[in-house]
Amino acid sequence: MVTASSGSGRSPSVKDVAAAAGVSLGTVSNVLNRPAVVSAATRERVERAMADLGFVRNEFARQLRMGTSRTLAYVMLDATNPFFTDVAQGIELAAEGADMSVVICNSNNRAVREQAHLAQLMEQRVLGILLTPTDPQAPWIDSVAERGVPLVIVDRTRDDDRFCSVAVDDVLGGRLAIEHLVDQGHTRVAFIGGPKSLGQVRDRYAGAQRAWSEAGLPPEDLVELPTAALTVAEGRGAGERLAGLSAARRPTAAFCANDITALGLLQAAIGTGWRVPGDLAIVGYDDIEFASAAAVPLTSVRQPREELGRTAAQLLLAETADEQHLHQQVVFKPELVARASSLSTG
Amino acid sequence: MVTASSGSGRSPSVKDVAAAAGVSLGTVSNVLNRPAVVSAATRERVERAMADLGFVRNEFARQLRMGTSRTLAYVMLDATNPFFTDVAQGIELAAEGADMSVVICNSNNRAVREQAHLAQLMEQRVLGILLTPTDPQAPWIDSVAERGVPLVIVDRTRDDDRFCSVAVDDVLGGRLAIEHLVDQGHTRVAFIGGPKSLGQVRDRYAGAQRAWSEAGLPPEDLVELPTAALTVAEGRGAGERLAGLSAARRPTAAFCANDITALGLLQAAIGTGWRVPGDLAIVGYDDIEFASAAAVPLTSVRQPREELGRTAAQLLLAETADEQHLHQQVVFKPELVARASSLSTG
DNA sequence: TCCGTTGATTGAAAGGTTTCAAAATCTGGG
DNA sequence: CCCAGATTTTGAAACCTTTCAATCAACGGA
Repeated sequence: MVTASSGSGRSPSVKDVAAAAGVSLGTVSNVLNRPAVVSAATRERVERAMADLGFVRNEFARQLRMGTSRTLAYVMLDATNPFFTDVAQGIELAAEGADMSVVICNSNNRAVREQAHLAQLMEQRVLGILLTPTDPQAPWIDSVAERGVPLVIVDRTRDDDRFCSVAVDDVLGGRLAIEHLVDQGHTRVAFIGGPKSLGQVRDRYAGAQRAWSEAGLPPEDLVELPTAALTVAEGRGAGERLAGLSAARRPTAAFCANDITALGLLQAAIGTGWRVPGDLAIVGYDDIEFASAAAVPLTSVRQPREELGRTAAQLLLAETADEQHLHQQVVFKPELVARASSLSTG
Repeated sequence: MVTASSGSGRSPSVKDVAAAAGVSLGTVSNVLNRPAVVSAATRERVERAMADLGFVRNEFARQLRMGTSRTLAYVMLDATNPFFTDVAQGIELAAEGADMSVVICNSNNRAVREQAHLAQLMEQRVLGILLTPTDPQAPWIDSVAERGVPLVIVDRTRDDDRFCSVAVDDVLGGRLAIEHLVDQGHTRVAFIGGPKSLGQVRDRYAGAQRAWSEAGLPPEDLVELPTAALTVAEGRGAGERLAGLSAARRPTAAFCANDITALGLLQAAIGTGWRVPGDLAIVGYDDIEFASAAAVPLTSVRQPREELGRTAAQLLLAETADEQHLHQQVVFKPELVARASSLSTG
């Protein structure tokens, strides 16, 4: 009883099945695609033959003949970031509902990987592509569209309207965070995040500033602590910078552009012996799973991640279906999830 | 300047390119696959024609003709678990090195999804499959092998040796955790994890028990707190159960079967006002990124995640290459990463 | 018995690429 | 100027499936 690719080298084709069942090859195809049209007796015979031979339909030949695949692709920016895996989850659910399959690729934040994946996907004649780009303006994205492959931009936006896109209103998110902290009575707050080359960071800061000034508070009391990246280590570093300030100058609250950074800050704060939120209130952004699992559960701005993916997939499906299609820019509203890290216990 | 699938409906084929360049279709193919064999002048002409027409090679036709693809697949168990995304990362790196591409599928812990993905991948004639199965003994895994598609089991093992597999020695991992806690002077320790239907949990517990008895400690002082799953909430629940014990009976340390659970426990501990590690030392398992980012950096048993993926991919590639191939079971050794959560400050 | 119908099966074509033996073209030496 | 050999180019076959018009068989009604 050896593990063996039983028999010949080549895997059996419809022709082999037809021969084995004593029918024509067209009949086998009918069994596969329009079982109703073939008589019960022959159908049974053909199915038996398929099972015996271990027939597996050759997807390449099928697609070649049919001219179109039923596969969508999502090129994600960073597979290790829970945010994107949740988006992917939403995409998969929507695709499953429409009886499509999804292939997931990971550009890993590298433009060349993104390009390579896109090229490969075009060769694979995917029905459409969902993309979280390294750079939304990159020219190669346009060339996908020029080749007639529908593409939806996920979690980013572009200035023009050559594509559908779904994103979350980061300006509003920044506003929500600051409004919440102002509500809690804070009058000196740090904004921690960077680099400014990230549109997300820019927008969240812009929203924060706007809410701050609308609250009638002096601009210099919204202290910006720029970071080189949105990482745990940078968050920790920001915490140390805060600790270096005199008590009078030290903000009583911090809004981090990202939960990961906020977790770093929280770690530094607890390490320094500060009480959270007593000595320092913290608000993060993204509401990743670990935000609520932190030592002090983290207040955060939640983005509708799965819905983002679901909607993106639906837009893509709509675009593949409609010949005449108007590109839409969908913008979701984030919401603030208040938890212990920012709620004064009074 | 309208966004348009420029020109006709059908995308151009080699035949179109050949016509445009005034050469035969065989020559176009040569430009694509053996550029050295065609003269510089014609090559340049053909390439120009390709660019003008926006030619994209049809992967289906290509694979159909060639009979074999250059694609590996990884069917992962849970895309939202950082452990598996790191494994996937390792796989992608190895594949990239061998000039293969990888498609990632997600069974999301559901057997029917796993089956569906496997069936689809066989139809796609992937070169080989990497699988973290919902159940390593599932019969449909064997049927993949019977069809002659190489398959490597990732992060699980099987009793028989019909497949290559890569896994990490969980018994050793459990042993390392307990030896560390015993070294730190603990004589009453909790094991938190479950359900026992997970091989991982069983093995880690077994290793813990063995190390415990080898240290000459009485079995009843290794207290088992079973959980229904390895989640944050269950970890928190276990913490509450610990808090319910009298100080005399309460363990001074806990070994959690998983970092996620450990983070829940840590949260509960800090919430209760315990000092970590003073009142309760904690050791987790997996060393996920957030382990070191926790309020008290978490001691954890690290598995070589990327290497797991890399090795799995290499085994798969070896199996696809060798006609005669001996299946190997590779077992990696985990290592303990000691951090603040378990290091007595003496 | 013959015919029209319905239902089941067949056979050939098409889809885009690669391969490979054969044909065409070029090169340089005699 | 011709020929052998080297270099390029060509054309047809093959890969496997689906589609669809055409054929075949069976059956009931006249």
